[in-house]
Amino acid sequence: MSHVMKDVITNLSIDCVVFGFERSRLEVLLIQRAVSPCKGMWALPGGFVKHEERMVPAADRILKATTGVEGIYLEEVGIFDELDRYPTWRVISVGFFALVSPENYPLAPGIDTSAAKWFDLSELPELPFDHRQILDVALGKLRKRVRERPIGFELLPEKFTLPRLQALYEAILGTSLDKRNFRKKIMRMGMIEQLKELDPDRTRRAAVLYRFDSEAYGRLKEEGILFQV
Amino acid sequence: MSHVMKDVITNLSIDCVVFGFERSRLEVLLIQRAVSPCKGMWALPGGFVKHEERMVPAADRILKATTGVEGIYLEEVGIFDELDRYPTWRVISVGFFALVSPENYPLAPGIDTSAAKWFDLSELPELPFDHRQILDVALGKLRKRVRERPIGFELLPEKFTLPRLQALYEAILGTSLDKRNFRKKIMRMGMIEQLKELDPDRTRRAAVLYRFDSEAYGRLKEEGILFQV
DNA sequence: GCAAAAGTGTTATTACTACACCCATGC
DNA sequence: GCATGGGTGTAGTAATAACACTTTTGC
Repeated sequence: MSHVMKDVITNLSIDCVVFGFERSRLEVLLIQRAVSPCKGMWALPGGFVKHEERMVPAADRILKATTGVEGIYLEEVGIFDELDRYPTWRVISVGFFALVSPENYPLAPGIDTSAAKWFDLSELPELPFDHRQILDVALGKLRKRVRERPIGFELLPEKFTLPRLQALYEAILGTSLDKRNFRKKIMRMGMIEQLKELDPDRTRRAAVLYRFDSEAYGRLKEEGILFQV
Repeated sequence: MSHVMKDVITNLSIDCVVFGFERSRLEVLLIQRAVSPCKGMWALPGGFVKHEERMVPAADRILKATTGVEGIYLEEVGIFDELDRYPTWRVISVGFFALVSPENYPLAPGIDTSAAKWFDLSELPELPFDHRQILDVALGKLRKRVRERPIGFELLPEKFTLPRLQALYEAILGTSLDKRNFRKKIMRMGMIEQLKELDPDRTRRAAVLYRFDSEAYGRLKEEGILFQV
């Protein structure tokens, strides 16, 4: 056990699947392990839970310590409890997942990690332990979640364009969507409002910027409104 | 710590919310605690996880040991991790929930329990620890689940009548549903088949028996088909 | 002026909601 | 024969899916 093993519940760990959206592709944040077991491999950022600590703050602390990413909204994915998932002793892990805009979170590899990097979902390295399984379950949850709530907004900057929002949905769902129908549904929800500004990052014709109405958003989130894309 | 504390991960427990459906009402299985803390109170059946044991088998073992109920389908509810949820030392609990037909599961109170009993959801006693919260989250999951999958079938005997299935949905959702619309939706799913038999437990006019097509059921479950009631 | 991305409406189909009466049987 | 619960159909409304052209602007 390393120096960080004091104060922790040695049988309980956390692994985080942090999704990012960049260049119309979905990415995942991985760290390169600087300690055994599986030293040198790229893996999900993770660590052990302290005795006097709740799970979400633990995930936040671990994520900050290993990658520099801090203060993001984390949601439980599930429990990963195979008997031999961790080679050294019995560790049950709780998966968490998050959605961020990578540009907002500069990476700073820290404790027990030699590097932190965004990987394209389609170009993942081999992962240690059951991390591949955790990632797959998290992706499944993300796809499900994005269909039942407009959670995708958490991945975008405050002001965004509809083509970008659509690209996000397409990246998450792995399908292409009809532009007109997508707009109709998004607008019918009455949750995003059009601004009188144009996208400054225009390439050809400038797209109109939108922002989402956090009041209506919170209300819908509470009610768990069905949101079919 | 009692005699059962050897071999277990002392910081990790399981609590089970077992729902039953009887006399058109939803019930929950509780046990009366025979040991401290909270000796004498009615609580969710629960216990600690062993070092060499996975979560679902642990839940199954604990449920059998405390209530006699065995071999039921258990699903994860979530993690309950408040710092002081357990008064004696730090215990993080994983909630599980299940759906059964009480008639199929005779109760047999066991280890550390002085009684096991079904309680009507509307007549629950005060529960210790955060068990009320676990129960509420489990009920929320059940209500959500029943809307997106026809999981309700697991609560009924092999052959059932449509009025009974509808009563189950009404009990879970706490609303009343239109008979004709309910039938239309259920039948459109193509998941249950009509039998050429009538309900032998008829009171007045006998209802037609149905059975569900487990092949189609499994297929829909995989695809996670939306199923709005 | 043309390539590239943004934007916009209509129609056919399908699902949803609301609603009222007859049927079979036990008593 | 009547009370009890089982069973059936329709019409208006709302959501969905499919589909093609015009607009703006950088080059």
